[in-house]
Amino acid sequence: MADKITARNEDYSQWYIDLVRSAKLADYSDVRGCMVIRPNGYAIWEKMQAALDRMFKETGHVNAYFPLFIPESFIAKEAEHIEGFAPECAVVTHGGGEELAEKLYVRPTSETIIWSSYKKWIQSYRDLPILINQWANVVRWEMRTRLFLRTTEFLWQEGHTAHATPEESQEEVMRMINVYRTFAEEYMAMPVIMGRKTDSEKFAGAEETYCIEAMMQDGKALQAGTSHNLGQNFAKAFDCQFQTKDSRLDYVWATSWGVSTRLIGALIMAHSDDRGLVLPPKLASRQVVIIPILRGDKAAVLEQADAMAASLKAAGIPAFVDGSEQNSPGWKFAEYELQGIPVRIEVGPRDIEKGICIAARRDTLEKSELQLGETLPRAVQEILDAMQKDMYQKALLFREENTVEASSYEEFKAAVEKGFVIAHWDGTAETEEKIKEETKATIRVLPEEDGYIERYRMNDPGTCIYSGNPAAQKVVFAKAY
RNA sequence: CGGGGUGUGGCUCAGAUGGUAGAGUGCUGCGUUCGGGACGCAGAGGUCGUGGGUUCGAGUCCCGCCACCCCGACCA
Repeated sequence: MADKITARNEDYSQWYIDLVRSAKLADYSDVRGCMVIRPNGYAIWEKMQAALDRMFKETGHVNAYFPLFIPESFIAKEAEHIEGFAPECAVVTHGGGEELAEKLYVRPTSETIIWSSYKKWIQSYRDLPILINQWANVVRWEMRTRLFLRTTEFLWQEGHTAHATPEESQEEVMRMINVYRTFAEEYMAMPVIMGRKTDSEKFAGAEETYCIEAMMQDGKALQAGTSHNLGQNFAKAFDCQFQTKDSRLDYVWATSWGVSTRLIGALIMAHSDDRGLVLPPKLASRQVVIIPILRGDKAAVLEQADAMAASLKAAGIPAFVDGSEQNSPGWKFAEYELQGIPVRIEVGPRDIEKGICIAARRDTLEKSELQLGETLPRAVQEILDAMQKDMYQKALLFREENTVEASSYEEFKAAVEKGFVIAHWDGTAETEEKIKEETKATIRVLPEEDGYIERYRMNDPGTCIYSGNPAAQKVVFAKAY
């Protein structure tokens, strides 16, 4: 037996680490808090990038690239921003053997360096909007790290847009959080709750932060993407004004939005099981593995396997054959389940005689017989499509089963250990802080989705779960990663 | 930064009262296997984190240092 994965119900976080390492998604590096993203993990990121990049471009954005280094004075320009980020920055003090006149921060996020450029590019409303995205790495000197979920250096994309009116920027903020929501649901097969953050959970320097929150299999919440309405904060900090259509002078309205390699962690924790990774087909770079059972006329079996792979590939289904004789079929079954290949096809002399093959889907482990021949690609595609849908439904059902409405604080404290809790909140930061201190649960999101709001009657007034004061609405509490 | 722990083949670990390093797994070769992580045989692989001390002799005892992990405060 190779690397054994700890069972989820035994030790969830150990399960996660075991899975990441044995599926060869990532490895620890020799640099504290930094990970190596291995080919299996990077392939997932590439699929995510491809889908997101297309969605960004479809919504009118273009890609660009800004420097890794940010002068200290830039970071300091926006008061909340420096307060939020300075303590967790890596700072370069020397270059070329000389001490630098001004320290350079390794970007923790790029608002400041980007706005220093935008100020040069924007004079008139005719220069707006600017809709730029960049794919980059950033560094945040976190105290504690976890593979994919929180590492010192991580990969992400950050969109930074500039607009002439607050209406337009708010529209952009919502457009992008909805792009993330669509991506999470349709590609990651991961249900999310879209909504606003409370003031204390907002991005440093934002007027309003919108997010998508997902539930992991241990009932904890994971913030999977954010979209910020920055108001005129950064434009004011960088003195970025423009002439409006009616010849007034105004500061530019800004947004920023991003998702990171953390999404890979989310994907793992949302779907995978004790055997290993479970990947939604749309994010699998290899969707089908064909395992020939090599006995009898080996050459004939291999030939059949190769022909099947060719027909699947011709139909646009990425398939490959593992015909190596080093490992037994049983070993291969286990290995590709560990790696999360969505569909496994077994084909041996017995099957060829009957004109069939055996297909096993990764999420349910169900096996079915498929006819060999020209109908095969369609049959496989049906399995892949069903899997993509079923994984979403399963995750949604799980979230619903682990969401409770609490009407007393006692009930709240018990429920928040297991999942999401919907409860009335009086709207004060004090209450939020007290609850966090006492239970470690935070307000994850003030939902903005009609379906979710109706389902849990989020806007019904009531009394605060903690203070007993009048509460205008309910919010979603959970412990979070 | 506080509290706890660990450093021994690639990995996981064992080495009792000090006597000159071992297992499982992985790796290499050959053969038999192959429908749920097969087996036999033969092999390669270790300055025991690091610096000092005690001793005839240190993986083991003493002191310093370093690194990493876990729990808390920070966070996508």
